[in-house]
Amino acid sequence: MAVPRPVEAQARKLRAEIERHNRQYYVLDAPLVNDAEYDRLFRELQELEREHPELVSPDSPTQRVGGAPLPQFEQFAHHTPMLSLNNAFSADEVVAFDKRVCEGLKTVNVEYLAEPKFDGLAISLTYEQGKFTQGATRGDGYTGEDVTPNLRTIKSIPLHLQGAGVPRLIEIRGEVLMYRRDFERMNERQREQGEKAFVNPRNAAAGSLRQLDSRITARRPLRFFAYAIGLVEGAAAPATHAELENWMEGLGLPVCPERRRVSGVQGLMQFYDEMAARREELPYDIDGVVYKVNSLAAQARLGYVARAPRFAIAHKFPAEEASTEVQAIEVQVGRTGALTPVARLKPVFVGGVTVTNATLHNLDQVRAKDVRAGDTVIVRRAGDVIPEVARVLPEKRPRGAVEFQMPSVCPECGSKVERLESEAVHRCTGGLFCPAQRKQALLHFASRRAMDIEGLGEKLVDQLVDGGIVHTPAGLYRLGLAKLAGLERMAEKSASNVVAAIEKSKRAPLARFIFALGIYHVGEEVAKVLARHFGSLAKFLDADWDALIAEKERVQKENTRRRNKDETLLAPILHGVGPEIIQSVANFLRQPHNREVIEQLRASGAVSEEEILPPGEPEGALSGKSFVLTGTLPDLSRDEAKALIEAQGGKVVGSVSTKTDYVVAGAEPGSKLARAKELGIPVLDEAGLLRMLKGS
DNA sequence: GATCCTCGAGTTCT
DNA sequence: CTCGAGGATC
Repeated sequence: MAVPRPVEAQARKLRAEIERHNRQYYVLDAPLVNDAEYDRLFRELQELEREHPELVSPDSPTQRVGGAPLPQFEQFAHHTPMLSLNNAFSADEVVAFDKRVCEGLKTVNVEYLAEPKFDGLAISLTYEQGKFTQGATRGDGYTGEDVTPNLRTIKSIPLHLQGAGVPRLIEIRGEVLMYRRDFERMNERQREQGEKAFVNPRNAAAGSLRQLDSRITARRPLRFFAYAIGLVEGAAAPATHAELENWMEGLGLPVCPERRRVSGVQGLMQFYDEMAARREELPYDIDGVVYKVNSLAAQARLGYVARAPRFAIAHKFPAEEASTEVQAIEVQVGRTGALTPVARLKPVFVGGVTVTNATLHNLDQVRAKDVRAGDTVIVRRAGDVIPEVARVLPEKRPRGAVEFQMPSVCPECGSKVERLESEAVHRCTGGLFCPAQRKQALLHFASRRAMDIEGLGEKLVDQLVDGGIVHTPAGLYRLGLAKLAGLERMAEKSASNVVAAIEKSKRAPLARFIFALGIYHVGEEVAKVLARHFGSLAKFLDADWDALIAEKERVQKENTRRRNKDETLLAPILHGVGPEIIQSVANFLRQPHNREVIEQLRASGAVSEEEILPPGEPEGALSGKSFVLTGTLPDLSRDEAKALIEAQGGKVVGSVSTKTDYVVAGAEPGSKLARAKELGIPVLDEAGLLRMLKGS
């Protein structure tokens, strides 16, 4: 580098100063200088960097304005999963939580750290040698999206950690959100410029963070609060969560000032009540409060259940409610012909969105709540997502409001409607004659988890079915550009995309194909079991279903006998698939029409004809491997561990022999562990087992 | 026969 | 997410 030293030093000094002011302003809410002075410093740095472009580094404050758009986000695998919290909706559930914690720790009056639960987006920030290097969204908890350029534009996220004791590597977890007042100002601006306004701060924050063009993100008033760490190296972690948050604050990260240490259920409830009362005066939206066991050692001891920590819980505020009018009760027809009554509502803003529809599930539900067209009802968003009619306000019922009746013929096709004795739902008997069912069947066939045909959405399916262009899934494979031409929103480009997507979906694995057929009772899981059992489409089609039911019963009886005697069990046939489901599949395959469609699909190469495995052998990375479990595993029950192993074709047996491949040992293992060591059989702990299951 | 668990189906809005 | 049905288990 031929840069003269003084210039470099000058740039460094300016950056440090600007960052300090950023922190004073955005993190501590206590600016030291006025805006004009800040702007002056900023421009000076910009000037300097323009003259010496080689000085520009991604961690310069000037780079917070964003950079060139990305083609797409990269995937980001979290080092440790970003789990979600269990929810409590009532005081009872909080009491139960505290009780579990006390029992787990064998103590009373546990100390917790309580803080508001932000209604924003969870993200993770990685700092190496104190420098912000990478940030990602939570995603599904295991894999998120790398949104580093966007996060760089958020001024309350420090580009450098400060102070003594900056760790070599640290992963900070927290929430990106928008203050209400910033949100309103931004929306006003958007509207003035004729752009679309966001519906609530949360959506605005989410939309802003997922911009591929970080220059747009830079113009959105996003904020950040840190509340946990995922990983730290090269520094001693504190002993409590409260100290951890203080530490993060010391490193220059914004941490919520409303956090507080409290003790016992009483302390928790007091904090909850206080936050509920102060909710409106906080600058940001919260949807509840979070309680975490304060001692980190105790947190570690409590561990995790399935997908959530046992040491923390989110205590949610009651779902927001609003009253509105039921304009009508209409009936929708689903894929299986199920008739679902839906309340069409006068649009009402509740829980951050405008709600216009709410499902009423079935006739029993309508009767139980006694909802009628014209009624005024209380609406809320159950679990903060799906709107539901909570109750009717009877005093507001208009005179002459009539009870809802399920139609006796299908509103879509006029076929007779039936309700089976054993079921709560009414069904249209029209089958694929009913256009609604045909449309749903096609949408299901094309859906992501089935054949995954991109671009085949509702609009297109409506046109294809209404126009008589496609009648069955097989028809999709005969679609050419010619047939698509002339449809709405189907110019050449879209049309060729659809044709390409259909081509791409061909040779689908058997399980997906069976699922795609949309056989009643056959979802993703059952489809997998069937595919694994038969191994090929030909065998699936030729199956002797009566014999299968008989064989299944025989194995079950035999296993009942053996269980009583504590003998090794036979491998169950079609685990999770009982007589009802088998009957349903057999019925489906008996219909000549269905056979015909399947043959046509076969002919167009929709499904892979490859044999999955040699007959009788279960599929999976662990197939042929045998496992023995001993002792108590920290998180998995015996059955869970067994299921996980079997899911990948492994076998769990009772005793260790030379034929055993692995022994999985937990706490207080029995003699089996000793025997395993004797025979030199590899021993895994739970983590090792999970790694093996995941890695394969 | 009772009970627990898992899976399937339907649903909302952006 | 929630409800209901089917399956496994005791």
